[in-house]
Amino acid sequence: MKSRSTSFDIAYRAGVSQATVSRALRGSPLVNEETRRRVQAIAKELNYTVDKHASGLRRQRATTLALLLFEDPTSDDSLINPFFLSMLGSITRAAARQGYDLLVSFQQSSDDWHADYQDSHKADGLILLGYGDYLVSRGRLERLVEQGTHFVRWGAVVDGQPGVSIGCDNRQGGTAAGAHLLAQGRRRIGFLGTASPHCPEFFDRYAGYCAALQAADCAVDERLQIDAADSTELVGYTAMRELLARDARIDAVFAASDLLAIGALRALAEAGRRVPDDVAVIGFDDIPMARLTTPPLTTVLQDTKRAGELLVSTLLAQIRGETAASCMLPATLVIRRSCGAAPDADDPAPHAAPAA
Amino acid sequence: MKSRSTSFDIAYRAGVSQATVSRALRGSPLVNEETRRRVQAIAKELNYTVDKHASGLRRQRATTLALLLFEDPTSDDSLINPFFLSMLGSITRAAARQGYDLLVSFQQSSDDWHADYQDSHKADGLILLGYGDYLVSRGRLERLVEQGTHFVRWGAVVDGQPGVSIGCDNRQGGTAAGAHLLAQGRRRIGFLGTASPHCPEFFDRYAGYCAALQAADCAVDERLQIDAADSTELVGYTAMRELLARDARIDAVFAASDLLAIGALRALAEAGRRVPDDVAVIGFDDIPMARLTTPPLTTVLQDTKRAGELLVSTLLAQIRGETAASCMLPATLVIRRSCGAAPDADDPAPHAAPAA
DNA sequence: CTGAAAGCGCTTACAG
DNA sequence: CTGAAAGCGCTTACAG
Repeated sequence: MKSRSTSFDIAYRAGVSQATVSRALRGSPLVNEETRRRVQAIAKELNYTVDKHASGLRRQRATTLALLLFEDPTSDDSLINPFFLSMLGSITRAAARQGYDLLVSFQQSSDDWHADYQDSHKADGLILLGYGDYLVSRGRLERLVEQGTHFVRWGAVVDGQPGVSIGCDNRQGGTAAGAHLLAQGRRRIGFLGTASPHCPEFFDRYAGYCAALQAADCAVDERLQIDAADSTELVGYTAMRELLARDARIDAVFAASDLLAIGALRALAEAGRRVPDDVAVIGFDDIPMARLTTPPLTTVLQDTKRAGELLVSTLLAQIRGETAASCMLPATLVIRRSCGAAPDADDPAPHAAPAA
Repeated sequence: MKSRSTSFDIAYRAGVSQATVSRALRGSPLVNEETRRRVQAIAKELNYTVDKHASGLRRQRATTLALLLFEDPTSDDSLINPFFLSMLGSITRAAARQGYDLLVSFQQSSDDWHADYQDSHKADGLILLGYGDYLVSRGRLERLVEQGTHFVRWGAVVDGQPGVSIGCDNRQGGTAAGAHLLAQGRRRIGFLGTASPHCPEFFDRYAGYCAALQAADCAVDERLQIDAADSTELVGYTAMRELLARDARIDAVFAASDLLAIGALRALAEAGRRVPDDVAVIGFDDIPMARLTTPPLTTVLQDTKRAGELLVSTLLAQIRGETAASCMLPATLVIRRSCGAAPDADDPAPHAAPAA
């Protein structure tokens, strides 16, 4: 284990000054091509890498992004919503492509998460991920803006909200789900998910669902909306039981997330309701598990790959001092068997193969 | 957005030298209690945080760990094995508890992942996660050892392997699964998973399964072992079809991972075999999805919480210069319905509730 | 195109 | 218990 080499070692071997080594390696145009090549060759030979601390201290930037993932305090450690995990993969890759490292941290909503990643130069900016009560977190977001912290948030794009948000078009997704159920001839369609400013994402999905019903001259029955703020299977199960208790003649359910829908499927099976024959079910997110339920779950896909790229590029723009704007991504209905329509042939073969 | 304050600002306000501020904040015993309190109060008031680059440069350490997650090149972006995601959560939390930041990076096996996190002071050590051909990655591990890189790997604990590994007792887990199937009266028990030094984890699980059969005077039929190196639902589906083709009288299957088992369940359903009546199924890992399959999947649990803690504490010991040893965690059979035995009452209620 | 020099913000021997 | 000073390894005006 030999000690690491510095830019002085390279300079000595290349017969140039240390400053020239630095320039050559950072790609400065002020350097002679032949000199640059020589320096690069020696650097490679010595396995040299720029010291992140020295470079960061001098340049006053970390070339690192921090991803803060908020967990439901209710869910146990291992039950992170798979949707966020898919986002995490996409964000990591997008950051890496831009030459940024990614620091990951799981937070409780109660934590002091305005904690200064940026002031301590741990990261140049923050990506915020995770549901939680919007009205509670809003104050924190405002504080971040005041402090001049660079951040982007995944979530509902709400008018007048502090900072920049990237989200999918929840309203449009909700409309697509509602319209599709109506097209299957369903009329008594329940909604599982809290519909209030506390959960703006779910609220928008609900608004879209209402719009679809109204467009079809189908009255919205508020009693068919069941509160469910946390995206867990158990909450979905409980909400579905409540819905059945309120109205046994329900013929469809739109759940505000796949995890909720999976819980609903279990409650329906227990109640002896066949899916989709008796009750059609649609979820939201398109987590990998959605293909594996019985029957496979029709759902609204959020494009996590594009979402991750957009979160990262928006944050980097902000860090560069450009003005970054909030933005919505389209949501796409993915038809499987749980809604009673013929599955789309586009669904990848291995998973779409009939399960029975 | 005011500029961040430095230790000099604090020193000035506290009427002490900058050196004293540094000592007070780092908890040096050389500092007067009253002085320390004053300094701390001012630091808090000014929202001061130590600059990570300056501190890291001076101390020659990053107080950061890097998690390298290797993906199956075959699986698409969003289909990261949920087992690893659960590990990720546990590792992040364990690192945070020890005051370390965690850098996360997804790697292709083909990448240059010996890339110098440590030399560049991005991280003080590496945690390696992910299946892959062990014989291929072995060379890389040896290189890491030569370079004096601090690292811990999650995986099989193999004699004479380079570096330190933490894993679960795969052999014992395999034995538990095999013995349990035998206790249910099953005799023609297939195994899905590559059984070779290329996949030491699966190999150990297979060895445990063989040991259980032999202990029950049940001959091991090599034709009932089907290769499956990547943990994906599709690979499990294909392997199960192959197994049925080889021997239609199979009455049980032990799959080397839950994802493989889930694919096997689908192949069995398609073939008209009832689970567990005709064929009992056991998986390995206990991913969250295992509770939600039809029927719920009996599996061998790997304790990801303890695993994460152990990975982090072992790596930190190594960084401190202590000699760290490889170590195995126990594996626990979790009985659900797919194996044909009465489910354990200990399984958390919401998920254990009868699904039909 | 290149070099000498300052300085980023800390930590820690060294001296008192 | 405290302070003055050196130095971690870079980047970048400044001067040539």
